[in-house]
Amino acid sequence: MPELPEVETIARQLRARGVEGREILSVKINWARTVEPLSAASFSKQVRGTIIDEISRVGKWMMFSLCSGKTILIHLRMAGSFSMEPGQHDRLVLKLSDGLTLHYRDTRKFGRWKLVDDPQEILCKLGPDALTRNFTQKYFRDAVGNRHRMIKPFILDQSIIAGLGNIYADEALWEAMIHPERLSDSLSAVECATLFKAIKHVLKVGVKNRGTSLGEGKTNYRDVEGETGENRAVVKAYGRSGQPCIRCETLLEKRTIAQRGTTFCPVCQSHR
DNA sequence: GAAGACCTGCTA
DNA sequence: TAGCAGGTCTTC
Repeated sequence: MPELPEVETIARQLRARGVEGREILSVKINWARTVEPLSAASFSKQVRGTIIDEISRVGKWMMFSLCSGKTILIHLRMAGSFSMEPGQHDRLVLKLSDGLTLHYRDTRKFGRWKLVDDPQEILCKLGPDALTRNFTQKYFRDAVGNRHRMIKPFILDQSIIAGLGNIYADEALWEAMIHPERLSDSLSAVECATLFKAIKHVLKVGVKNRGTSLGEGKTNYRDVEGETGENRAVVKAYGRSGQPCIRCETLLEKRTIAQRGTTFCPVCQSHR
């Protein structure tokens, strides 16, 4: 579930809660695969007693930079979240100095915590983060033009752009009025520029709204404070199949594209 | 490209 | 009860 806006929201809230600067007093690992390939014992031993200097984000990865020089890279995958309160699906719990306890919750157990010497070991596989200046219109135009690949899976590919997931990819394509099955190298210069702006736009709005949650269930996104975020109210495509397109009133269609559910307007999202 | 694997919970 | 879910990795 968590895509760039959700991870950014969580990182900001962890900073606001004062997690930076605290020492990790103890680590409790309830699902050992969370920290693989390390063992729970090895992970705990290397992390205990260090201070979390800084919390940051690149794409969908969250980073805890430790004073030991190591970095914890956290990927929330489909259902990871953080809370200051204990919960049913806590897979890893950090007791921090001055009485703060950080609960990492993950119903589906897909999320991973990687302890590395250098974050580049992992981040080098990513394209530019979609909300940084490194993700430029020229970079996007060149990448799009050099590949002969459907545009939906193309913009979901983290090695090309880091941060988009299924919700914001559908939103960006709807916003740019581009059919998800279009081939990347068929996009005109204008379409390319429009899509570039749409990607930045939907992600910025998502951050401003503190993320998108589709419902109240325990597999749905929650921020650190247990809130759902307000972006659902402005979603135009994702999860709206069978409902009228806000632009042209055609009923939105859902189709599986590259193994991902994809909702789009069959009329105003241009085929060519 | 596609399909299966990793997991649990919700919805139809 | 089957099918689906915001993600990514491995193996055809």
